[in-house]
Amino acid sequence: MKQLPKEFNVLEIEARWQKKWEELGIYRFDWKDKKRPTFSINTPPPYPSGDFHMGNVLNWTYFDMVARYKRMRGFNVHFPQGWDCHGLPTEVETEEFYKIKKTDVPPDKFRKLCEGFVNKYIEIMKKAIIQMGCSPDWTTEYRTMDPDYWRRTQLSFIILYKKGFIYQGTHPINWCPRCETAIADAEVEHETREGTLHYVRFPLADSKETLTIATTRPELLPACVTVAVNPNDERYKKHVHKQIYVPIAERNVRIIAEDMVDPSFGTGVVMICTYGDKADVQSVTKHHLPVIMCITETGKMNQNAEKYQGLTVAEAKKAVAEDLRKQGLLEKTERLQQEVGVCWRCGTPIEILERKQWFMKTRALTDQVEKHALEVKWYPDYMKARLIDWAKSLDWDWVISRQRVFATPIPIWYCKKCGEVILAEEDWVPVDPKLEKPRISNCPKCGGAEFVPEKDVLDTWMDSSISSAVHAGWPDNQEWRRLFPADMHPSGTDIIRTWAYYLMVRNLALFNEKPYKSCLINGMVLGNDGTKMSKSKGNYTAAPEILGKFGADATRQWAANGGATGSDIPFRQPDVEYGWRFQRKLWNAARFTSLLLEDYKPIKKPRLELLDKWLLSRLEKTVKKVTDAFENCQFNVAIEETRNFTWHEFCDHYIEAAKDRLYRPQEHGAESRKAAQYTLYVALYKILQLLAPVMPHTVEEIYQTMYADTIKAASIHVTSWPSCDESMIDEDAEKYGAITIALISQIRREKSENKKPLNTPIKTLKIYVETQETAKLLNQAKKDISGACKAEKIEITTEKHEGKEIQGYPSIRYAAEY
RNA sequence: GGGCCGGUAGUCUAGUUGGUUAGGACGUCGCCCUCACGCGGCGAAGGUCGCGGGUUCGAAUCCUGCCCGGCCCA
Repeated sequence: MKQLPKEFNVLEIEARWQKKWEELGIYRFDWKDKKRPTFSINTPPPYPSGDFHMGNVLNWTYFDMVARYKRMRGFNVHFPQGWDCHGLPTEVETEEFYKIKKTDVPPDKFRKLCEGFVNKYIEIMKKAIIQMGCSPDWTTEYRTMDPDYWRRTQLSFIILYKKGFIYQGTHPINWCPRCETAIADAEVEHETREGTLHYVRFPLADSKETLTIATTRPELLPACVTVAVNPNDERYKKHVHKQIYVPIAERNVRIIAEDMVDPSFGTGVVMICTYGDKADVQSVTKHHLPVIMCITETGKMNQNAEKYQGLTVAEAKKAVAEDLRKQGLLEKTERLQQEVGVCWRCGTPIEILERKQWFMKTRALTDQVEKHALEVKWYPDYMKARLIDWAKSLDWDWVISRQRVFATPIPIWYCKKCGEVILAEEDWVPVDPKLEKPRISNCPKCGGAEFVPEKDVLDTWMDSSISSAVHAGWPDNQEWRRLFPADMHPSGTDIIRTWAYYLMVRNLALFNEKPYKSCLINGMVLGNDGTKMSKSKGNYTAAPEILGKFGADATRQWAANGGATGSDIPFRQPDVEYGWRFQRKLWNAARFTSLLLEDYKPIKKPRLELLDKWLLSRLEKTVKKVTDAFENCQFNVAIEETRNFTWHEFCDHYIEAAKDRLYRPQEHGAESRKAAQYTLYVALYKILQLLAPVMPHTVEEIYQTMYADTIKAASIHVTSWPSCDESMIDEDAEKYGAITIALISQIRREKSENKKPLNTPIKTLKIYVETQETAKLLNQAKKDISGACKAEKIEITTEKHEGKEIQGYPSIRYAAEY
């Protein structure tokens, strides 16, 4: 056996194996192999932001461990790799960098500028993924901005359209006036901001009385369609159904009773405008109220606001308040902390506008989503509630059109003459209607020969929500069903409501099938202040910094052991350092083994001694526990079991006790040494295998030096996962091995308490036991005890029961003569 | 306000189908240059398991109320 060097250069080792693994191609999926079962991972295509953060590290470590574990379990693992390129952040960055607006240049030119940023960022992030030691099949790499990908997105749109899941409609939608685009519910964030609550007097139509309403949005008075009170509010019951005069708008509206009105907010009288918030939308639907839009797509007042037309919302707010004050209708104002819906990308408060948009009929599938979500295996189980609760809480269908540029074009034209919708045929895609004409000469409805393109594009989630089908090869690869549904869908808790949901609803609509069989959830990474790590909060640690300092294997140990799967994981550098020290310990233990096994040739099992049997029995139990843990995605359990077994049972106890047998065969016999060598050889190999999914580089380096010559596999990562060898489980050996370890510890403790160096020789060590059987079994460990305790002579006797007690074993006593 | 999760030594965390002295790591303190490792070893101190009530022979674990924190959402 080759000897392991003393030097252990983690970063050099990691880089070397990353390169070698790619050359060997050991992570390729094999389409020709029909024997091994397949295991497909729906790898999240990262958004190329240029930042690979600790959250990515956590997420990627999780499913890379699964991929590595499954390969060793004999699966033909499909671990694809793509990039989710389209999106608002890149557009915003492009606009800011080139100091232009998206409309200043032709759409295809703007697209090219965006692609430049994306390609630059992909390179950075790709490096980080490789540096982490992840094992995707790089031959599968794709970018959603490539025509070959958006061809598939467009095809899925066409199929859904034909199946009746897509419709165009005028509905209230969330609108960002800065980005000038519709955004989905999932893209609206909520922040607490300070606003002003205006108390405005509305005169009652049939009397001299006034009612005072409280509103934060007086600029919406022109869009006020009713005034509402709570039906149980005794103060206002008598006014319900009466007419009331709306100032500024200068018209009467009817007062309605509405349960949603909170009598304790303001005066208990509120105005309903189209639209101030989502509650207004609900009231309008429920009470069949008219809709008056008074805000434009750029956040200015329109002609319905009459004299305020052209003002921004903020300007109109001031102007209206001032006019009310002049008319004596503004009773008072007060400051108020309120929740505001803002654009996820730019933080601008959103408006609710009515505009023609494309929708996908998602709510019709909610029952199906729930049914299939319950069939999915969730790690951890309770996370399925997040998907189901979200699906059930949705008020609106999914708005899939966006008024942006850098995204998949909607494959639609309109007949210029009659407005008929012309849907692209399935064999026309990929197609950009802005650049190409439909491949028909006349409108099928009116015969018109001119067409106008749909300029809107698709929501980015329309790209990524077909990922598991695209990964499997849909629609081109005839065998795509082999890999679909994906066996595992990895997801952060934050994107269950988006990615996991959209995948589910979209694939049920497309294929009548769920997109994934299991869902592996990772929590958020928390900074040292206990809140989610983010650059703006100053609790941020960059992943490349940690990877470059401690290496991937240490960082991966942090991710694996940070906490229970699905829970939020605090990032603490000491945890990474602990991982690094463990690697050191393992390296040194392996080095010790390689030095002592220099002359060792693999042999069949020799006659084992008590501690050999003890260690191998403990090893098999560890194999069983770790296997169960990986099967259940309990990575923290898997790594902790293995680390503890390695560090304490293997290193501290077994190696320490077996040293004497290994160093002095002349004293203890050649066979005794062989037994210890055999035990070291077998145990270390299985330890390396158990650690392979978590710390792939370190174990590979040790394997290649010490085991590759005899095991003959190209990499430890293609060896078979150890199965639990029940024949090695030996309860007696475990019991008496534990007693031996306790006795050795007891003597060390005694020496420590008496300030004696640990290597102080003991002239005679007497061990008093109660039965002959115990004496016989403990006798097997005599060599180990004498070596570890430096006892020159050991007597094990049942004759008298005296001496000092061994902690935890009152029936066994000992006396040491120095 | 809603959904979900959590509150265990100075810090982080395991353990919850109820059952011997609540496991581990970091940190702290003391000791040991034992021929793989001082990036190590041996040992020690440190816990009313958020608070109140209940079920039980027995509760960190089950029920209930409250307080606090987190993530996601309204």
